[in-house]
Amino acid sequence: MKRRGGLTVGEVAERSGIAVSAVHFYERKGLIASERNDANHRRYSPTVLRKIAIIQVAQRAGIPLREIADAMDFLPPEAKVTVKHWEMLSTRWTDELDDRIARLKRLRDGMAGCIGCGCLSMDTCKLVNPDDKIGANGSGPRYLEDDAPLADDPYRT
Amino acid sequence: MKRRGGLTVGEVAERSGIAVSAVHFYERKGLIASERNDANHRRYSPTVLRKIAIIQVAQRAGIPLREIADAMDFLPPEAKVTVKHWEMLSTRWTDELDDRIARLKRLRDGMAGCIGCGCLSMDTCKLVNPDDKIGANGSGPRYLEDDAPLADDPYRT
DNA sequence: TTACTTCCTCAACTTTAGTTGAGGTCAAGC
DNA sequence: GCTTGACCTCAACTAAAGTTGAGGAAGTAA
Repeated sequence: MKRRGGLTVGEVAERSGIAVSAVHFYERKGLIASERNDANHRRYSPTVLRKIAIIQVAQRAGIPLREIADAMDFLPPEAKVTVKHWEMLSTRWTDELDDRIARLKRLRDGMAGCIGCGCLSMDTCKLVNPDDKIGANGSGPRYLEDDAPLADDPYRT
Repeated sequence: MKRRGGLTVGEVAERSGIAVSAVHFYERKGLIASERNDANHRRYSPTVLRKIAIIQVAQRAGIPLREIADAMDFLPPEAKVTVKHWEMLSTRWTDELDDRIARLKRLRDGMAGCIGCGCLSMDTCKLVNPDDKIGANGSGPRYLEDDAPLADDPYRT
């Protein structure tokens, strides 16, 4: 019952470098699909290898499986994944990636800039409370009564 | 029973912007410490705010709590966290951060470079199989029988 | 005195990304 | 005819980082 009708899970696992259980898992999550043979064994189209490669790249970019699934929903279930498809996915994800990189860079620079300072003020420290945080949500305490830098007053963080 | 003897959990939570349950959680995990008053209520030294700020920054850098705890183990439990301490932690974490940034950048460049290619070969694609992967582990299948780029052969991923 | 609020503990639940194990089927090799 | 290996399903477990809820104590306000 080996060949005829596509790749077995074992083959897919070995070729793609992931565990059989992970292949099952991706299928449950709708990221990949298979047919069944007479023995109820999964048979995968070779396309699945390309899809798993895409999943792995996206995961390394920090995209959660749920989003990867959404993004990949328009990929053909059986037919070859084309360069066109990959182009759409990868441009989408490079943007995401650029964001993550930019955020980490700001954090790194903030850390470097704060090394000598060490104020870590909840209110005034750029590092602790980056631009995207203050004023970003509408309600709740804002600790704005006094925004003079108080690097050495422990009571103001 | 309000003042006298340090900050209450509620105050710590509000000042630091995290939930009371998270303060409890950090304490269970050994990241912060408290004393108890007569009513068995937690009382925190103001230092705890600085520590929570550090925890949050480290988390944004992608450091898991377990490692943050390890790194912070040498911080004084009560006394003020000094600029010196912060210097040690932040230089340690900026290195980590630099690594993460570098990894993401390689991935981003790989993606950009692979947009027109779309080979995604498990064997030959720099994107799917970055330098740090091939030859990195000693045993198991390596798929090296034929390493010519086969961008259009679906059977080779 | 009653109600409200904050606090306490401990257990259970949540999400993400899987892994592990039990119990069972099926074809091949000796 | 039995064992081995690959496969099947389903349930339970893991780790991280918390959140939610039950059941109870203690201090404050009307």
